[in-house]
Amino acid sequence: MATSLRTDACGQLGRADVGRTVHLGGWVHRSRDLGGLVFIDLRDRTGLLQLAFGPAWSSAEASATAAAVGVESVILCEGEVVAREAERINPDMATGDIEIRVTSIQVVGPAVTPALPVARGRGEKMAAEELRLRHRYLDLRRPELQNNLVLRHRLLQVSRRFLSDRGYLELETPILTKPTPEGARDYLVPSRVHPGEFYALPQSPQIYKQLFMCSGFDRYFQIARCFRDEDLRADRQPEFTQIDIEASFIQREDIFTLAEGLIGALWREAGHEIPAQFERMSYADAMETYGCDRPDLRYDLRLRDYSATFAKLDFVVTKTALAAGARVRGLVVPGGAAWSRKQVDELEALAKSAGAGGLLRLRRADGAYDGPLAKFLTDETGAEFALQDGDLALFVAAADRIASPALDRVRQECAKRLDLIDDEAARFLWVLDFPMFEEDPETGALAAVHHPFTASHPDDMQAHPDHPARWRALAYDVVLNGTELGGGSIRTSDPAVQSRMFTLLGIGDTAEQERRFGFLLEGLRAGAPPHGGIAFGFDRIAMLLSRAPSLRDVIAFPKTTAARSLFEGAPVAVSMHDLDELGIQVKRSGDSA
RNA sequence: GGGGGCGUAGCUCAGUUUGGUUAGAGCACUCGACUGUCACUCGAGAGGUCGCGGGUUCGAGCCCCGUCGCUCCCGCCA
Repeated sequence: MATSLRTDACGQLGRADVGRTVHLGGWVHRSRDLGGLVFIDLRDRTGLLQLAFGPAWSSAEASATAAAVGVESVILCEGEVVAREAERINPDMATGDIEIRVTSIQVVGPAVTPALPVARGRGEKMAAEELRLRHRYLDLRRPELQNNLVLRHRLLQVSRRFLSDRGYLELETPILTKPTPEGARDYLVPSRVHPGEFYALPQSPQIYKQLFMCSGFDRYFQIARCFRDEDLRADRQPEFTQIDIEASFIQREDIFTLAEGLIGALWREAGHEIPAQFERMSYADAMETYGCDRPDLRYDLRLRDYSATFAKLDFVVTKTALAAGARVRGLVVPGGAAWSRKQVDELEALAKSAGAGGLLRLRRADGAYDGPLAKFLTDETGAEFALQDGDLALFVAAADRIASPALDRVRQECAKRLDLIDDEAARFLWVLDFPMFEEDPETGALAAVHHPFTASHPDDMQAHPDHPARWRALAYDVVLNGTELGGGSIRTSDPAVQSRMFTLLGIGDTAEQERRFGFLLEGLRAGAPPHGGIAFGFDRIAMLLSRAPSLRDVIAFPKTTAARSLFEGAPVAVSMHDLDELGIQVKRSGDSA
């Protein structure tokens, strides 16, 4: 870290340096003026270091400058590294056993009073996020965010080295691309040369990486910036980074091995050893047992089908539902019988917000059943629920597409309440065999669950050639503790099959297919190897590994939930002149479409 | 597009329940004192469009309507 202006970085000095004369530069983190003595905690990205000013070694001018300098100002100084006497050691500071006896100091970057504090007292809350984003240059000085971005850097380097070492080429793809008709909304960029025509920013480099395979670059990766114009969340930004990977002459297992190795390397870089191979579960099992395609395996609370038992009960609600072809599924919550009526009502509200009509409850306490079902139970049917004393059973009688998400939410909330989640556990999971298509319950129209370039399971296509809704996709997701880290698939490399996929998705017109996806179909027709790949949400991985509560804490300049950048103020209105040149007319707000 | 939370000094917050004199505290800031502090301590001071607009009222930080911003969630995110 030595330069012509400094010999050392603050956090890298230690007892071994005692006696050395050093030149330092950094920010005034805090200062303490005791009259005759002045102390400054000097900060740079490597850490904090105490500067000491006293009449025995500093000039009166230096002490006066130190006493007057404001926090967050940048100073240069010269002094001697001194060991602190035993009773003056600060055990809470990494460099707390030394200090610098400063002989000269220069304020090179005086700072106005900071708009928000960088140095916080113990227990002092952070400034509001709005202010942190508006004054991001200050917020980024906080050691927490500095550490997050340093870890992010290390994870990027590990990714590049891991993939490069295995023959993967880092290849770039365009940022100005073609709008895609499906999927998320595109960010559009007007063309000046062709008024009325638009580029789109890429949602992912999907088609380009497949064309790389057609061109013979059989192992590709990219740390790719992607853009989606959808509403934000704590774990969703409009502009984000993927580790994008594609390879040729491979099958699913090859991708699994590579991905497990890469994730292992990333977790190791952050100090965690993880299993060499991840657990596996089919999509169907995940939905049946957890009601969710990215189950959190750190706790049990599995869902079960209780339809057979309910069929024996003369209970109107469930009888009607069963007669209509629905199922009754539910879960048993050990200890849940102790919850109050209100607490269980809150669970029901969760289930309802997910679309369920209600949440049926059965309690067993002091050897007796309690709840609307209780009077319908016989010894035999009661036993089938297998409730222990203190258990609460919760059921939803509905079609799977309603019951699964509702029970998923109830299950998650129960785990939180019962404190069943081990924060230190890491349950990595491959979810396999996603369905190829999703059927609109009203229109029957098919939509791709993964994306239209995913290959279908060949057995399914053969067994049910006329029922594409029953085809499984050769798609896979990596899930950690209920969070999706990434996903991918084996792609369709046969242009005729790809064309049929478009037809199934409602793009039947050949001319239309060529217009939208011609460049991919041409690539496939020119000789395509079997290929597939995967993409990881890099920001989310960085967030998990730095234990940050929000994606915004691992992105240097993030957007707000309204997709605004508070620091530079984007987006902004542009001048009429610029719009004219682009051939664009803006509707005033309130104009109807 | 929908629902919840928040918005008072540079920062973090109290005050809003039940409208009533001059809107408070801690930190930061300014000035002063202090030779071993490390969240230094002590004394003094300055600092306010109570997000913004409108309404009700003799009187609004507080009640009502609207609006803006941040945030969490649902929808959305092939």
